[in-house]
Amino acid sequence: MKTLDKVYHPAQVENKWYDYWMKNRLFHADPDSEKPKYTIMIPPPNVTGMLTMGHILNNTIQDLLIRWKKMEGCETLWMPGTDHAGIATQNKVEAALREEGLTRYDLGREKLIERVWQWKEKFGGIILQQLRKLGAACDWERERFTMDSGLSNAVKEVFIRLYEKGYIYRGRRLINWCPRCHTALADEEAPSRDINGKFWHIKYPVKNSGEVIIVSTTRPETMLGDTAVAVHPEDERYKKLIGQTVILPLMNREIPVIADEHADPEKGSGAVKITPAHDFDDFEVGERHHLEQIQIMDEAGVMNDQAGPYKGLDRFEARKQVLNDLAKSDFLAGEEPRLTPVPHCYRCDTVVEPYLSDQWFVKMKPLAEPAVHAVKEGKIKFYPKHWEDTYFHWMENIRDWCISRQIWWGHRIPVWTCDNGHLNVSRKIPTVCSECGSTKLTQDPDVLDTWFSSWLWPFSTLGWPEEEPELCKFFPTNTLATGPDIIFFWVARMIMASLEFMGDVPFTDVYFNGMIRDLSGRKMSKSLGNSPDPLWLIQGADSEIVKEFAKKNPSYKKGVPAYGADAIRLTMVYLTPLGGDVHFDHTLVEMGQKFCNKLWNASRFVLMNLDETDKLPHNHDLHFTSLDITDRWILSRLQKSIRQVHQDLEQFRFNEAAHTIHGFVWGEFCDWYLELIKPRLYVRNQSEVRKKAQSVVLYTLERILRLLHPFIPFITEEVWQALHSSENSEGMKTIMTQQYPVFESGFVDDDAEISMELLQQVITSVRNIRGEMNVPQDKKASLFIRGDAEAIKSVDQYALHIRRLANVDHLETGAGLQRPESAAASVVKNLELFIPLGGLIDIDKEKDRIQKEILRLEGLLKGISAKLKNKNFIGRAPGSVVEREKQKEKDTQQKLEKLKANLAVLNE
RNA sequence: GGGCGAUUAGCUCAGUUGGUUCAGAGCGCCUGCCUUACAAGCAGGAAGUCACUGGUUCGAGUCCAGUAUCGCCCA
Repeated sequence: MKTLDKVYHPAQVENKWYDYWMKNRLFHADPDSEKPKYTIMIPPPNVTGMLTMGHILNNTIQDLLIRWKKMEGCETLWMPGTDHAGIATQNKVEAALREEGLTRYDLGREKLIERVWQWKEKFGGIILQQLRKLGAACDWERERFTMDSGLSNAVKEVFIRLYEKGYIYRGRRLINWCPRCHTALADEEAPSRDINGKFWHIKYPVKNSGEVIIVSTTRPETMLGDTAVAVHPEDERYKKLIGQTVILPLMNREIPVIADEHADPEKGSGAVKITPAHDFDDFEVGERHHLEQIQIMDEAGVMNDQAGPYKGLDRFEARKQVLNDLAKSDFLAGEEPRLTPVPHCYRCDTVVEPYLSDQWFVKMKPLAEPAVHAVKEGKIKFYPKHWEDTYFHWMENIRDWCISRQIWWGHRIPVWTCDNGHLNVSRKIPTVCSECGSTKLTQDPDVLDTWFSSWLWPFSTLGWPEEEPELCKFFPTNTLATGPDIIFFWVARMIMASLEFMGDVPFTDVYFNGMIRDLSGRKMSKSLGNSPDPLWLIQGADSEIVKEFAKKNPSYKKGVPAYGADAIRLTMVYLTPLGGDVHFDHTLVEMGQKFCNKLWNASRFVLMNLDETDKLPHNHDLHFTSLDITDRWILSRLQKSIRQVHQDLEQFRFNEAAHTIHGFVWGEFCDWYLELIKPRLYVRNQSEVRKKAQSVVLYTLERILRLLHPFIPFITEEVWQALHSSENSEGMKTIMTQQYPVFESGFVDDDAEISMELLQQVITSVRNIRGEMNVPQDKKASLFIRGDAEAIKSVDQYALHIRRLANVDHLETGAGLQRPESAAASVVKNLELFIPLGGLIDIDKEKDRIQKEILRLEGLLKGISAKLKNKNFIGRAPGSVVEREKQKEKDTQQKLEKLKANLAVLNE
């Protein structure tokens, strides 16, 4: 038998087994398999991405599910890959170009794209390499990238089908524009952040009258593009002004006063300036009243010809200047501070402008409807369920999706325009215009939103639109594990796309994991610099490496020990309830580390006590005619743990499953069972006694390893292999493909559990007295136990265990036992325990100890009695509950009597 | 302004269908132990008015309403 080191060193184990699994292609999914399939699609990280703690949680959960389902006998596919992250990736490459003093325009489109591919080959997908360190059982042979030819083909196909269905259209509309990235953004890509801004009030003089109308704005520079002032049609204050003209200050342009319900009489003065080309609400007002759309800035946010004297000024500079000039000419009526939501680019954090331009849109309403139904009908379930509300709310108020981006890296829009302005939407590059026959065709310069490829991920990765065997076998997928922050970006859109193109849901369960925060509750993010590199935690990092990070995160000052991948996985899972957030610090990982070490040493102990001739598999029949009661107990507890873990996993309650196993392994298997069997293992001459203990302990440990494998794959493989090292089996061995433990009701043994509970309580009670009364560890105690014949019989069978585990040398039991003198006492069930302490006893201390217990029980009894005296309780509570209370009352009374009697003895 | 979530021990978090000692775990803390699997350990202990106020109920950490604080999303 193989022996193990005294301390578990993850570094010596993890890479070895990962290579082994890879070499044997254990992660590879076979579409021809007869087994039922289980599929997970990884949420494709950005190709620019680096591993964060959020990824650790998310991917641990996916790996756990995949490994569990594989052991349950499924043909599992975990599809990995990355998305091309159009804007982010192009930004990265452009930044590199800037270092060389170049812009993308110097290179031109084709050369830039070449550079991006070069960058991708060199730096892209680091995150997938990092995931291997976590143990991820991804099918790497199938790794996908959204710019692969297959996936690009799917994107093109989808665009054309939607266009032909009339769901994709081109329009000149206001969109969110990033003046730094020079591209349109979808609504979701321009999240708002509250900014401490100001609300300026501006006087607009009414033509041919001494009056002024006051309008208010948070963006005064947009006034340059005003084409009306709106008031509410029912607003008495302004009724007479409707139809009149005001003079736009600074520009001296005449603009009408119009009546529109968009003007809210309660807000500000009740009159509102209308800038159709620079505000979403105003755009709609403009459409209703056929107002001119005056664009005052260009795509870089710089004022253009239409801005008159402000031409050439950046938008924020223009704001200052406009305010200055308004003040100078006495048009400014005041200002007040105001918290204003301002949209920012999700890629570069620049303030986003509403910008009028030609863009491509997807009509979302017809796609959303079936997607809402699929969730309402339960074809897709969300965990936790409350995310369904967020989903419905968004879907029911869905707006058209702007899918064109004015960048170069991405899927080119498959539309060509001829010199007569005819649109040609085509799968192949067209040579002549289908309408006029012109040969002068130019392709639309824009590319598609990256999410326009990601929403196809569940089937494009499997070969769609081709009918690949992979697609037939593994679609629809089973579980999606992701963060709630991309519920709109990705989850909702995948549901829509799958229903539209596959006629089926993309997955049946969606698990939303929580957010990882730092100790002060802030979300871990790159910009805050509060997320450690997970590889530090896996492989260790000295104080020099983490120096920068530790400046803001002091708990990292001394560096980070190599906790190992298993420790992190277990800790993350253990800490995170269904959908809950975690306040994370690296020291929490000690929990997982300690557990791994405990498991390691328990395994080491078992291995040390097996014989050279022991071979696995033993068949583990446990064919002994009579098992020891401690054996029956641990087997019963094991079965109940197995049953519980199954229930927990099926409900996505991974933390509960981790708690269950942790409690069983540490609190029952190690703390009690291993201690209880030591005497049997050490008896060399009674081979049958020893054999029995060896078999049961091996049986239990082997199942513990299998139960734990999806949580901590590396250490369980290492130990499992050690247990099987003397086995001469043909071919490859691995725990990965062993069956996940199945609940076997035949081993459930409530009698043994009740009996063992008594033993545990007796031992704990003696230890308690020893501790409280300061009996030194090395001093053995005498123990006298009094109780009725049956209870004594039960205790007697455990005499050996009581002596050993309670450190007792002299044990006497009996129904009519005399209470020894100068003894500490306690009551366990209906047993009285006495420990004579002779000169050691501190009478006052012992009195205190008993008195405290009496007080506690009296409080309990009072509560029970009050309940039982309550007629309503007797009348309305279920009989079983009432019975239980009565029994409890009786037991408590008896216990109290015994304790009081003992106290009386001490008082004599 | 609208919606969703959270508030339990010094810290990080459990607590599923209202009912058994249900007030828990790990870390930290206190006491005693280097007992031949493990000091990354063992044994024992202290520690919480379950945010607040009402309500429903025989019974509320758990269900309902309101309040406070914090967080997220939307406008």
